[in-house]
Amino acid sequence: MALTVLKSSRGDRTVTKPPGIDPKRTLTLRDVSEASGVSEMTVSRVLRNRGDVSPSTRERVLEAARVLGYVPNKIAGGLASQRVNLVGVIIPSLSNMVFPEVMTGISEVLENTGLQPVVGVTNYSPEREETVLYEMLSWRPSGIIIAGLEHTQPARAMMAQAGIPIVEIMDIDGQPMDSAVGISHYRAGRQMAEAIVASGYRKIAFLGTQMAGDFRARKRLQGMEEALRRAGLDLVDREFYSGGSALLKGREMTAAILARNPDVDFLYYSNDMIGAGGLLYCRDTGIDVPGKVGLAGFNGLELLDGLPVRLATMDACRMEVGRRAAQIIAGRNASPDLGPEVVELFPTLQPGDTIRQR
Amino acid sequence: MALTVLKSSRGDRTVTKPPGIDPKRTLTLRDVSEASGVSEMTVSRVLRNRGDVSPSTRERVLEAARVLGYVPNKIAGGLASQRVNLVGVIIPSLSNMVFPEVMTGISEVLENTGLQPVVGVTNYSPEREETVLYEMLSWRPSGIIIAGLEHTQPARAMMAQAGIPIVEIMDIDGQPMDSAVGISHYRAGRQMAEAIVASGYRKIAFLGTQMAGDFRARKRLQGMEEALRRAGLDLVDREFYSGGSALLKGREMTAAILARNPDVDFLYYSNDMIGAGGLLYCRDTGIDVPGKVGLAGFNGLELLDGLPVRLATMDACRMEVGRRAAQIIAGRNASPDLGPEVVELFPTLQPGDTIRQR
DNA sequence: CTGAAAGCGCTAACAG
DNA sequence: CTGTTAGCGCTTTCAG
Repeated sequence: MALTVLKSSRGDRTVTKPPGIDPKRTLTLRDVSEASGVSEMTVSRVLRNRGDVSPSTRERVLEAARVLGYVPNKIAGGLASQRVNLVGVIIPSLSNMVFPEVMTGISEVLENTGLQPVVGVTNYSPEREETVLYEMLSWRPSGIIIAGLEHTQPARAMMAQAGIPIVEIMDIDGQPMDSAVGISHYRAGRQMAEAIVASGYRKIAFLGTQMAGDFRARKRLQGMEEALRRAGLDLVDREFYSGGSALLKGREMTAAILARNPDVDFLYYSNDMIGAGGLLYCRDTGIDVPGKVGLAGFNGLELLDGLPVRLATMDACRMEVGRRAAQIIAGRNASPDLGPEVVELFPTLQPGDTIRQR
Repeated sequence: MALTVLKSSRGDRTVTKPPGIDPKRTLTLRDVSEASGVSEMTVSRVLRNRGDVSPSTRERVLEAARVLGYVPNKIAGGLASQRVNLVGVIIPSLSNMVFPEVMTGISEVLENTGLQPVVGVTNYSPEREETVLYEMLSWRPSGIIIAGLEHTQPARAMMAQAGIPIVEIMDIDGQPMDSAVGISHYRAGRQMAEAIVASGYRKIAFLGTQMAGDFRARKRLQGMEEALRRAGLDLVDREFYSGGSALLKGREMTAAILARNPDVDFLYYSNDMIGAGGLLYCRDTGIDVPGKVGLAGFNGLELLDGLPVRLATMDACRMEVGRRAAQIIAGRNASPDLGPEVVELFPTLQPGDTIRQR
């Protein structure tokens, strides 16, 4: 890229954009300095609100920057100050509904801290996660918020080396690297199973995602199986899917399960969306909910409020997870001597119309 | 919600690391250079696959980098090379379903170009958009993809100054700054209205979002009104909402409209989600769809496939919009002499079960 | 094929 | 309150 160096003609300091500046070149602090007749350092101070600057110089600088349309170069700033106000957020998906809500919580908290979230998406692939993490870390962010506790060995090594706060979110069934905020999905599955059994259901089937990388859904399933076992029960059937419209898949899987097992009396879905599909299927085919079958999902999606019958579900505390994670990063960023913090959140079981609360 | 904070007692995470290096400092090219006995410059070449390097040195460097766990510093790299492989993507919301799909299209194309998307969310606020844009530009990205054609004056100025390709997406009813990819929402509204009228409906009501910043929904409404006017018709009623569960709001608004106007025969929703809510309401209250009322939404969401009756809708070409926009940025990035490009996409009207296709 | 020198644009750390 | 001096960690450029 060809750059033109502008020799400063110390005589004229007009506020209007000096002619002769290569229009391809992007403005620098120096341009603002020359236009305002204030040293680069002071310009820098004004633009960052750092240190005391007299109101008059301040005004001049601001005016010059505004007129020129100067936008600071954070690449240079970051290199010089050795600090970058970025927080890497690494999540499996954006289409899952859950993660945008987590993002909302994160943004909300970060907004007033000078920190800025940057999202990376892994599509539930550990290798992709590794790549995304590497890319993120190469920007030297102030912290990382990453979904889940399961990561490849190189990913762990990178995070350990990075020397920044790491917050693993959504899950606490496992050993966090540093800090963590989440719920126990294992326990969530158990708790739902217990409530289902306590409500008198006995023939329970599971419907969920196929995704190998969705450890949390798997933990919920394990928790449920464990609880059923203790109650002397077993899952009657299970059905998995991947890809496609979740609502539609919910219908299809429900049809399949019900066709195979006409006597099933409860369907546990690994997420609310397929649960909603199942509910719609039941309504359409005249299967009484909850008279004939009870239904439960997971996540406590707002969407459920619009459904004709309320599924049982469990709130995964999504926004709160985001908030707490962001608070940890922001706190550690402000006081580097703070230690790791593990926060367990407790989801509330929403019985909907199918579960009898004890 | 009761939360417990567990202070982790293991503040002593041991990290094996080469002795003598300050553990707080992050690794530099120089560390790799020393560990491998190769000059920094050559190390840099190896790590970037630039220029010819003998296989043997190459091996040594790679090995050293791997063992140390070196992660390049893109801040420094970007400053030195005056190029940053980032593409800023500025969208109104992540919870809208539409934008994650656009992102998918963008990521897909960018994946093989060495460029990386960075998302910023404006919440449909022009001021917020301005801020987000400023932040983005301060990272000196290789391009900007931004939703909509309406921006504040300062935002326009910043983009004009930036000297990078700008692609405005989703909408082409207006004057693009540089490049643009999208559909005509005005025409989409008109087209839907024409189809509705052609199907014999006469008493049409509109249900949509309140959001002042949602220019595209407004354009669709205007297009619809225009088409109705030409057919000698007028909207019978309209209802707006903001916030809350879209599905639920769809139900409520539908109830309100139907209560006020028992003879309405068609409901046009500004998006599929509230349309789905309306559909569920009709089903629950025994209102025959499409016998009594016809329904149409907008977006062509996958979700609709799972509904008991198919609304009419219109595909906004979301993924394609993302792909094309990314292609333009990638192309301009590779060949800087390429000019602006405006791509109009044509949404297909999906008649669903309520519209008679001509 | 490899290396040395000279910055990229900004800010930390000191003087005044 | 304001200015000067050194870099930050990398890549460009130009010599070997």
